[in-house]
Amino acid sequence: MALTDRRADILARLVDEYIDTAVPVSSRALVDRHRLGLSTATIRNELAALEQDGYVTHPHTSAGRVPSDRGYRLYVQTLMTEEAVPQTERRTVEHQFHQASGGLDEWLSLAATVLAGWVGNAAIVTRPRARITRLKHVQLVQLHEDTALVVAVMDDGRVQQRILSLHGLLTQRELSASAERLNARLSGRDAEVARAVGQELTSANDRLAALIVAELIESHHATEGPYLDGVQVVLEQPEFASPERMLEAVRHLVAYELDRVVSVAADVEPGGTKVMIGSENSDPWLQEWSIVISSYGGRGGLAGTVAVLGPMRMHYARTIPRVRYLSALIDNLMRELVS
Amino acid sequence: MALTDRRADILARLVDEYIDTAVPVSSRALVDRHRLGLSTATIRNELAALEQDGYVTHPHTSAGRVPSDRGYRLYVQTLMTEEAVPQTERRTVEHQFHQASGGLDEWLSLAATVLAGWVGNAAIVTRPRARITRLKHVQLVQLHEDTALVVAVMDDGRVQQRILSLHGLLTQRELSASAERLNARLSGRDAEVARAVGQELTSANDRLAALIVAELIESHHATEGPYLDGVQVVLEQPEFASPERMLEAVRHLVAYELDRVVSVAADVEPGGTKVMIGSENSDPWLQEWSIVISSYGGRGGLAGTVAVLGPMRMHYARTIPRVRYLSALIDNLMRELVS
DNA sequence: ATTAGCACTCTCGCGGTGAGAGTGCTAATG
DNA sequence: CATTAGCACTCTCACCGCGAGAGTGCTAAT
Repeated sequence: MALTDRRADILARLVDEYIDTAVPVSSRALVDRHRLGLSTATIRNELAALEQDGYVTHPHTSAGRVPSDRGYRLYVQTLMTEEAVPQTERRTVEHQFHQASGGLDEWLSLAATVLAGWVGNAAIVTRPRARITRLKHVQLVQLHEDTALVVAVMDDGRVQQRILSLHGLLTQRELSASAERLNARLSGRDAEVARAVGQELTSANDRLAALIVAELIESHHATEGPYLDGVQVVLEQPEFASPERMLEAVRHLVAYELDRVVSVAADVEPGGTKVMIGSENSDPWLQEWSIVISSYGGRGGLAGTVAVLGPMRMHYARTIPRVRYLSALIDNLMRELVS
Repeated sequence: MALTDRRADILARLVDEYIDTAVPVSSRALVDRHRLGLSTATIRNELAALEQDGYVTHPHTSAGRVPSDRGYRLYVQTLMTEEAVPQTERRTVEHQFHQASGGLDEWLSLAATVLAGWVGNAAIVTRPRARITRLKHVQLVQLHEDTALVVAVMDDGRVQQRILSLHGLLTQRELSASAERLNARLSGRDAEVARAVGQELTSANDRLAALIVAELIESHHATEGPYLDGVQVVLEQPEFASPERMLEAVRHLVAYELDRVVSVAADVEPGGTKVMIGSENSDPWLQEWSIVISSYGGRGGLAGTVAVLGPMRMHYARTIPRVRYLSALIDNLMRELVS
């Protein structure tokens, strides 16, 4: 059956309505709340057709219609009209970002919080992850007589540290000299090179420190999970009304699987957004979730993602532009940060 | 009515049983599963007496008994026998801690995870918070032509960083020299001194950097919330079976109120534990929760806490020694770290 | 002091039931 | 020929009543 304009229009209204109310949409609701110049009977015919084409479903005989994955997909692709992020909200957020002086980490955390608050779903923001990280600078700081802290600054402006047990007693002056030597040879290098260089160093302390630096560069990716906010608000959605559903959702959200979730952003070009709806997700537990995801950075090999995770019944028209906006905002801020 | 030995014994069994099964304990269950040489009728009399004294309650007429706050209190204080942490588990954990080379932050996160897994409740571990933090070392790392990263190492071995916009273009060599000067004047100083010193510096960049260092020292306390783990496991407890309860619990656990929660550890001496049961908590939302809390560090002014948060029906005999153990473990590790 | 026995109370799960919502179909309508 | 009024039919859901079961409290016997 062909998808006539009228039918598409009805589908659009239906999805809007369902997103809004979370209640299966009846023909009555459609004529009452959206001024279609048609009777419920006509709508019912059209709905039946939409159902045949797989855009909507029926929980049971005497219930209204609910969009299917396919229905949402069409809606997102062509039916909805995106809601621009209001100027006032942009201003507020940009102000907040400029207040936040803590650097990248604070921005990302803030982005997750803002996003979750805006869209009423869970927001995930990952740190930028370079395909290959390089060392920018290393410093050795004395802690104890025989221990020092290796502080490594990476080329993405983030910092890693680890404790080093020294061979013999050294002063801070000696440590600084050692750091100087290391910087000369390791600055701008990646983990592999750092390891190789480290192995040929003769001074025991220099060698140890270099190897630790190599490890720090390597483990840089893995450090700490992404920023997550909005768990408490997404759980208020009616789809999690039963304890089992809610518990399952919490489990997946707090377990550290989120990195996998956002990995679908691999092929999203910066400035673009990707939407994964229900069965379009490969993870089994995501079959009834949708993800709106965007990436920032990327050109220089530093890519991070901004995503919203929620039930399929999600306010896409509001969510998509906001994800895109925040992603672009971080992108700009980051550009100032990376040399 | 006097609390005879027998009555205390029965109370102890009852609490054990209830903690185990989460079901109101009947006189029948008590004689069947704990070899008391008494009939159910006798037990019933004793239970009635315990109820009169306020140690147990009755959900309704024909239900078994449930310990009251007061009952739990007596149980914790005098009735239970603590379960030592098995040697094997200690070994495993200590091994894990030695593997974890990422320093303090990684230890704390690990401690929360281990603890939550051990006791089946939420675990909270806060970072050590000095009454007064001092700078150990500062380093300036060039990012851009006109921006640098200020990296400050504090005396507790943690690192803070912030971006600095430079006045004029500087080389890394010049930045290092600047850092050298700053170290000479700021190392070992607290925020107030750093600010005062900063203000009298003549070089614009040095002054800016010093002021940022001062702010970093100050804001050091506030950075990031405590480590939390076990949310998903505590929610499996039957007390959270209803969606409302569960949602409320999630809200409080993910909201950043946990710092307030652990503030009750203020007067716990290191090596000791404190238990707060139900109404003993001042926060209204904690009226049906218990907290087992311990602190580490503290002598040198660096104090952090290790805590377990769960429903009142908590396995105290197992939880208390484990909280104490992990707290002591961190205490030891930290002592190696702080000069 | 302990215990057997028994009446009494309260919960909980179950099946039945009726109102309400919504559909699908048919026949009438413009 | 598309639209619509009308109506029978279906399914859910909240409510009610009820009986089984669990557990107590009390009394009288040991």
